[in-house]
Amino acid sequence: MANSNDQPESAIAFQFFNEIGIISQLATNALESCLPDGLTSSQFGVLNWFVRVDTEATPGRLATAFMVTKGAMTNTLKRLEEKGFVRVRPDEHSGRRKLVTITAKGMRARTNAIKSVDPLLQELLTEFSKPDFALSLPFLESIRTYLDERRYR
Amino acid sequence: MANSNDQPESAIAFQFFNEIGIISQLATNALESCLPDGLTSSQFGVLNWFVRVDTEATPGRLATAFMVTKGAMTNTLKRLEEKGFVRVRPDEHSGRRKLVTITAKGMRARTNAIKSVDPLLQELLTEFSKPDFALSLPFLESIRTYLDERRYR
DNA sequence: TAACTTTTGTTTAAAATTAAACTAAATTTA
DNA sequence: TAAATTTAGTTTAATTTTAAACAAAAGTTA
Repeated sequence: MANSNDQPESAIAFQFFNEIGIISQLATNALESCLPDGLTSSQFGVLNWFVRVDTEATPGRLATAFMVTKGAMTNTLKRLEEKGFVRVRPDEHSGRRKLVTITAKGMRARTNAIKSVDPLLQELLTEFSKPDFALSLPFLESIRTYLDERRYR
Repeated sequence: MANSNDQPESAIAFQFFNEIGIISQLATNALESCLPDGLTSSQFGVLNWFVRVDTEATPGRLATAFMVTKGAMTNTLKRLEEKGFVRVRPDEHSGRRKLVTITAKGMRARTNAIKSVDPLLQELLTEFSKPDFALSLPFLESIRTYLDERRYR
């Protein structure tokens, strides 16, 4: 439905998602520009997940968490394993599952990565205040939950 | 710098960008799940750009606008041209530039795409109000501008 | 003007991702 | 229990993207 301004009613929501997409890309670029150890943002995401969410996971659980295909996660885990940042071992209770854990070396790489990214965030926090972020988060979280519950794919 | 909670000071900003990334992915998936004519979100983005920003552009300008490499834009424009949605012609004033415009067929495809996406946005607007979005936009825009001015790559 | 530098777009090779096919194992059902 | 179905992870082929090399044209400079 269009209003008299030739703008669809939903234009504001569209603009919102447009900003979100641009910020996401700019932030990913900024992140990757300062990640050490040749880490990609996908790889860093997995390492960080082991600190923030759980100490152990199957490849399938990680694929779901990051909303990528199983094949993509197979690839990411292979890269992390080559670098010695994760260990992948068979699940003793199930012959088709595998269990992935972060290694001590992976933990150090993750800590290092956090340290490398922190200056960017610190600089950001001279321009924007923590309450700015805190105030915006509840709305973002509710949008994320809404989309997540529907999962149009 | 860590505080007594073993949470870096910048954790809230980090969480913000994490939410942004997840929403971006969910929204892109939702968008692509309902785009007609085999349009990808990149292709739709270009068509939409011609309505929202300018009626004509060089491939390079589009690559910059979408923060992708020139090669990626060459590819996207080739797909759009195959579908007859854009026209690419040489620039009369410069032998190395090309000029891209959207065709009438491309305009119809874009209108159609907007129509296909609108129900999702309408449903979203039953759960979230337009003022919700309007209130969140200024902060998002200022973050986008901040990152854009720095462009860490 | 001739030589250089920069700019614009394409091409190439490599990497990341997807969808689908596949293998093996576990689970369900008949 | 045997057969069928589902689940978990890998592999394959195709697509998208990137970075770098490239070609052609334009602009700069000496």
